Amino acid sequence: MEQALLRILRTLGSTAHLTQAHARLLAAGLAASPRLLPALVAAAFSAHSPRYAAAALRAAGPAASTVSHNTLVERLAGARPRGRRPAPAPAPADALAAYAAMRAQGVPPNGFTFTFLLRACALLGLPRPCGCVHGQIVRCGFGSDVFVQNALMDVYHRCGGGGGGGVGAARQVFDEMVDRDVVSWNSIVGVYMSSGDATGAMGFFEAMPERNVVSWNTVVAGFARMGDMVTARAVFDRMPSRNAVSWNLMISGYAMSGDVEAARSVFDRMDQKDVVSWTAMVSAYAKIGDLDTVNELFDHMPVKNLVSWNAMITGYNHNSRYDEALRTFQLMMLEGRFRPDEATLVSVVSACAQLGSVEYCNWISSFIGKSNIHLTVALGNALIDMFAKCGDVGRAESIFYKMETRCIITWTTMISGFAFNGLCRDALLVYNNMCREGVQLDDTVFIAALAACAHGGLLQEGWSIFNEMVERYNIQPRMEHYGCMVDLLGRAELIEYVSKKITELEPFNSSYQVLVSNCSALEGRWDGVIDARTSMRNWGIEKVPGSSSIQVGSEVHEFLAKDTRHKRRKEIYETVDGLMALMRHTEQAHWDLFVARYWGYSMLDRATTVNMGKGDLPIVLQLYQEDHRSFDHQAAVRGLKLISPSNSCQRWEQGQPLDKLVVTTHKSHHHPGVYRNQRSPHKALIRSILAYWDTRNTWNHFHLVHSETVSYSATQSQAKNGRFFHCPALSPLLPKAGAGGMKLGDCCLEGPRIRWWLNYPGVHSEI
DNA sequence: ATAGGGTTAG
Repeated sequence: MEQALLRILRTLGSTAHLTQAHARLLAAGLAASPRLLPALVAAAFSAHSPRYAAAALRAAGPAASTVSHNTLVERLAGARPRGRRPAPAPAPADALAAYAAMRAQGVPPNGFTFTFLLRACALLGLPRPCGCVHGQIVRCGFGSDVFVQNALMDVYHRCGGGGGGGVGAARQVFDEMVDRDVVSWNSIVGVYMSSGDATGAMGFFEAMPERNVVSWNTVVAGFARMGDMVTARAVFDRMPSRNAVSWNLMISGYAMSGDVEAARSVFDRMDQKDVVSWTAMVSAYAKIGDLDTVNELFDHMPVKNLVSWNAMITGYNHNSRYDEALRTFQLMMLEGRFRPDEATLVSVVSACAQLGSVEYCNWISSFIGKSNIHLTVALGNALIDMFAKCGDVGRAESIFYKMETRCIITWTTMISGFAFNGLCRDALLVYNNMCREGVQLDDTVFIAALAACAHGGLLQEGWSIFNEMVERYNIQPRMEHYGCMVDLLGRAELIEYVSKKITELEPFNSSYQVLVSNCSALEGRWDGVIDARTSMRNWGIEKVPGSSSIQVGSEVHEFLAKDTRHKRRKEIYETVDGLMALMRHTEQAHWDLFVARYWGYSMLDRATTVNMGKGDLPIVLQLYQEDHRSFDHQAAVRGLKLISPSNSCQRWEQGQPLDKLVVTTHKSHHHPGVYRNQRSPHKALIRSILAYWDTRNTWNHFHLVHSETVSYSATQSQAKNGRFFHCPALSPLLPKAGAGGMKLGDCCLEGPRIRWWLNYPGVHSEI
C-alpha cells in the first residue's frame, strides 16, 4: 500500500490527482507516514500548491517528521528543480514562515533545516533574517554543525552583516567554529578574495591545513575578478592539479580583461573543453564584435545548453543586431530542447524593445504570460522599457505596478518611459512616489527625472529636483545632470515659442528658414547649448549609433549609420532618399498633433545640426494613399521592391492597399544621461505615433515616418559592427504560401513544444 | 530518496 501510494505521488499529473492520492493516504491511516508525507509535500509543491503542502503538514500535527517539514522549507527556499517540470518560484519569506509553523507544531529542526533556511536568507539578501536564523541555530544546538556553519559563513558574506560587506560576520563565524573542514577554509579565502583583500585571502590560503582544487580555483577566481591576470596566471601555473573549472576561470578572466587572444590560447591548449569553455569564448568574441568567430564557435560547439544560446542572443544584442538576436531565439525555440529562462527573456525583450516592432512586443509579452515565467525584477525592468519604447505606456505602467519588488532601475525605467512618451507630468508623479517610498536613490534616476522635466519644459520642477538632489540627497551633479539643465533652459523657452508658431508653419520649405532664423534669435542661448554639447563630445561621452529601420508587414529591416557592409547599400540609400524626396513633393501631407509635439522635441537638435551645416528638416509624415494625387506610385513601388521584394509589395503594385509600411530613419544624436545607452527619444516618439495608429487599426494607410536629426558620425567600430539586415526574424516561421487559414499580416511560429499564432493586431490564440 | 556547504560560462 505504502509503496503504491509512493509511486503515485511521484508521478502526479495534476492537483486533482493530488487530492485523490491524499484522500487514499488519509484513508489508509498513513497521514504522517515518514515516507509518504515528504513525497506528498513535494508533489503538492510541484503542482504549484505550496499552501496545500502546508495544510497537509498542519493536519498531520506533531507526528509529521522533521524530514517532511524540511521538504517544504527546502522547496520554498528555491531547491534545484527536479525533473522536467518547472518549479514554482522560490518564496524565501514563506520558507521562514514554514519554519515558524514547524516549531509551533513542536517538530524539532535538524541541520538540513538550517541549510535550507540559510538559502532562503541568501535570496532575501538582508542581514537581519540571517541573524535571526543564526540565533535559532545556536539555540537549537547546531552551532557546531560544520555544514550549517559553512552555509552561515556564505550567507553572511552575501547579505552583509558584521561590517565590511559581510566579511566581519563571516570571519566571526569562521573564528568561532569548533571544527573546520576544507570547505570552511575555502569559504573564508573566497570571502576575503571577493572583498578585494587578496593579502588577507592569501594569509588564510597559506594557513590551510589541506588544499584541494577548489581552494586553488578560489584564489585564481579572486585574482581574475580583480583583473589581475598576471597573478592569476602565476597561481594557475603553480597548481598541483587542475580541473575544467580552473581552465575556464583563466578563459573568462582573460576575456573579462579584454584579452581575447590570451583567452583563445588557453582555450586551444585545453584538452577537456566543456560547454562552459565554449560559451565563455562565444561571449568573449561577441564582446569584441567579432561575430564571424562567434558563429563559427557556436556551430562547432559539441554541446550547447541554455546558457550558450543566451550568450548568442545577448551577444547579438550587444552588437546592436537585434534582428539576429530574435532569430536566434526563434531557432532555439524551434529546436525545442531548452525552455527559455529569465535571462533569455530579458535579452529577447530588450531586443524587441530596440526593434520597436509592436508585433514582436505583443508576441513576446504574450509568450511570457503563457509560459509561466516568474516576473523578476530584471525581467520586469526590461518589459517596462520595451512597452515604453513601443509607445504603450499603459502596459509599461501595469507591469510596474504588478512587480512585487522594484529596484532603482525599475523606477528609473518607468520615469524615462513616461518621459519618452511625452507624459512628463506622469514621470514626475512616479518620481514623487519614489521619494515617498524612501528608496535609496542614485544619480542616474535624477538624470531620468531631470530629462523628463527637460522634455516637458517643466522649468520650475526641474530646478527644484536639481536642488533637492544636491542638498537633500547629497548627490554631486555630473555632466549629464548639467546637460539636462541646459536642455531644460533651452527647451522651456522653445516649446512655448514653437507651440505658438506651429500652426503657421508650412511644411518643409520656407519653415526651415523661418526656424533657423528664429532659433538663432534666442539671444545666444544656443551658443551655450552648443558649447555644452561640444564639450560633452570632447569629454568622450558616447553616443548611440544612428539607425534606421524599415518595416514591411511583419518584417523589420534595420541598418546602422555609416553602414558600409551591405553590397547594395548604395541602391538602398538611394531608394530611401527617393522615397523621402517623393514625400517632400507631396502636397497632401496630413499633420496632426503628434507632428506638432514632435517638432517641439526636435528643435534643439535641429539647431545644432544647422550649426554644423548638415542635415535636413525633421519630417513626420503620414500620407494617406487614397489622397495623394501627385504621388509617384510607380517609383515608390520600385523602391519598395528593392527594399523588400515581398508579397505585400506586389499587391500594392496591383492597386490594393498596403497592409503596413513603416519607414523610420533617424540619425541619433547625443542626449545626456538616460539616452546614453538607449535610443534617442525621437524613436520613442515615432513609436508612440505608430502605437497610436495601431490602436486605430488603420494600417491600410501608407505611413512614412522620417526624422533626421543631428548627424555626428558613428565611431569606426560601431560602423564596422553595423550591417544591413535582410533576414527578417520571423521569415523562417511564416506560413508557406497557400497554408490554410492564414491571412496576410499573420505570423506563425511552430515548434515541437509550442505552437503559437500571432494574429495581428495583438490577438493571440493558441491552437 | 531531504541528498545540505566552497570555484566557472549569459
